[in-house]
Amino acid sequence: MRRPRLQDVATAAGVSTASASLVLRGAPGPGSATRERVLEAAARLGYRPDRAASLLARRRSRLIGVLMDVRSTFHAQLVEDVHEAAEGHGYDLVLSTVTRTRDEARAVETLLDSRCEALVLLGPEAPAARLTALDRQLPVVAVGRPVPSAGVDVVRAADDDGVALAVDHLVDLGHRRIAYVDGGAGVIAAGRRRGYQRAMRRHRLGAHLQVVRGNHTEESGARAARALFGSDLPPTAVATYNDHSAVGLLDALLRSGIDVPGAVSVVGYDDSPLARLAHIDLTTVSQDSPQLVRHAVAAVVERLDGGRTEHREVVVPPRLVVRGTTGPAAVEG
Amino acid sequence: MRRPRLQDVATAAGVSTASASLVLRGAPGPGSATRERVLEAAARLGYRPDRAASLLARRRSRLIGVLMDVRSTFHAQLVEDVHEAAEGHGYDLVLSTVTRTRDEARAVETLLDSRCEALVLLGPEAPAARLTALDRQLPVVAVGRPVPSAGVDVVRAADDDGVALAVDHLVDLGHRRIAYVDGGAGVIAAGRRRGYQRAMRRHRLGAHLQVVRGNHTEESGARAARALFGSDLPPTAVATYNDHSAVGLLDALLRSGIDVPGAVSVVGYDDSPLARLAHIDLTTVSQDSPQLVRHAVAAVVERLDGGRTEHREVVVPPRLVVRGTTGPAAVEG
DNA sequence: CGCCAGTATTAAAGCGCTTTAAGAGCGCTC
DNA sequence: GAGCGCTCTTAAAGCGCTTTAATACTGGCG
Repeated sequence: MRRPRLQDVATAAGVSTASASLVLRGAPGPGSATRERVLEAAARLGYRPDRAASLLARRRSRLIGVLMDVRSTFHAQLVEDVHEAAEGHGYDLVLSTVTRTRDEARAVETLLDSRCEALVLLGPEAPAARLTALDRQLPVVAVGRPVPSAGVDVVRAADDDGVALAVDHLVDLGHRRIAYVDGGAGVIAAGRRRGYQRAMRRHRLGAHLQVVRGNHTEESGARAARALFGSDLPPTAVATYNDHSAVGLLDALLRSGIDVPGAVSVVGYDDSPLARLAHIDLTTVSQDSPQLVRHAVAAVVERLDGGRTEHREVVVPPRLVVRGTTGPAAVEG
Repeated sequence: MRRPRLQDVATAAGVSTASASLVLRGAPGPGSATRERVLEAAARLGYRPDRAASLLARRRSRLIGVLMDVRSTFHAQLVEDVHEAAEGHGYDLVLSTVTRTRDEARAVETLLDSRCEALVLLGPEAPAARLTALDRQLPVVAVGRPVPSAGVDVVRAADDDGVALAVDHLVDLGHRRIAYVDGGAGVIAAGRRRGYQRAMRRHRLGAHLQVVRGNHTEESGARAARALFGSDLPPTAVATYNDHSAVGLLDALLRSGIDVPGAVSVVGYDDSPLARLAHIDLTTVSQDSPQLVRHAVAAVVERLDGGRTEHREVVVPPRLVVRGTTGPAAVEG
């Protein structure tokens, strides 16, 4: 009544375990008669190979470890796509998540102990040195976060270009006084801020540059709204560091009776599920998760199967998702 | 330069692999001198045990498989807590997620192949019969979903009581015309609807019973708003099937200039991150995920370590989270 | 009919760890 | 100093699978 083993299948089919193993993995060798008998026996017994055993016996595990934060909706999206991409290359995944009580180092250790051949780290927070050290053990690719001067592969979105897209879109719509709600310290926020500044100058709108302090929260968006729209000459459009900030801003505007997008246009960043909520319907910048993941998995596979050794950094262009919070600039009086 | 094995540690420490194994797992036996030497050698070599190998050799895997949907924020919360609870009992987790291209059956198979001793299924959608069949292979506990007439353990929130809490709260605030936006077909929606109806009757408000069709989306909440507040005698409070629906409703009210909670109070269900957004600040019913998880893990552990065989169903009382969308009923003219 | 090149099958040696039963060493007592 | 009960250590047998090298068959050819 215990779980059937390969031995049981082999016996039932009247062959050796070697043949049974070959058949069950679709390896060439066994003739069609053997094949059929084994398959039939396996099906009849309800045989399922034991992963631990085959992992141990196999020379290669064909396992990719994925570090994620289970709380992040963006990571959720990425994981979905990683599954698909990895399977396409014949790899399987081991998921390990960071939680309140389980830090990144712990989560990575679990992956290391699981015979992973490579690691895909979603938004890792470990210092670059630690990542570099890891990379000496096995191929590592960091997704979504720039890792300055490290050997690890990096796949990330061009954050500066993303905000530039937002600005371009607003300029196209006739806006000129375009403000930006900042995201605080951090490499990502810096990139986005820079993108805003450059884009404004490129459009010769340097005079209208206006960066409002902020962080990643809604609250920060709401504060920015008060700061921006309490002034004499408020902007006609606002780009924000992320969707949360944008949502806070939107709400504050709504409460003040300022029409969006009639009076003011708003653009977020991330294309989070929040932005897609019907009643928010936020124009935002998408990181193109499928593309990000395709590159990440490709990077891993090339190292493992293609023998690549040189470092690689892929920067994926972001995509503007136009929804309902942006519209033509009101004609000035 | 390859990864060190137990053998290497043992050799370096001048003992057998048996002793090394014992020491590294903190098992009793080895003397303190041996202990020290092994530990030192392991540290020096940077030894990490191979999970696949120890899993294979160990009689028990002490692994609990968790089925989840990586897209669900509720599941994310649960997984966090499961990690904690499982560790407390000396179990480790294997995560497997449902995605667009990876259905529940596939995800469960992965778990089965990973030597899990028991399964914790978060919101499983498989038919009861399938779950019962699974349960014959290993202990299974379904979380958050009632599984009628099956052998599997169930841990879920008392959905009817949850809505009743919402109604009680509204009645306390002086509301009498309390409507309910339904969640459509499904056992969960049925439970919540029943909770509403019973609570209203208990308060002798049967005459004000008003259930509006709906489903789990915001859109449905917005539609409900139009239906409810287009009538002559609109309710002064609305309870909804879930937070999404409530948010849709809130938005529609806001756009119509109906003040919340001044003119109308709204209660959601789930205490999703959505409800916690500062500008939504929705009064809602929480499923108390830590509690849910504690019971789920306890159920599993009792089966595995405690030898329990009889079926169990735990119903966890929900908790009302009062936020900003509920207030005293306006005094009627 | 003997020999060869296939092809189909299998015995056996691991993969890296755990665990058990047996062994080694040691300080006692009588 | 034999005998005993200790504690500490280890040899060896797996765990369930993969894989390699060797063996057993084919039939075809000279």
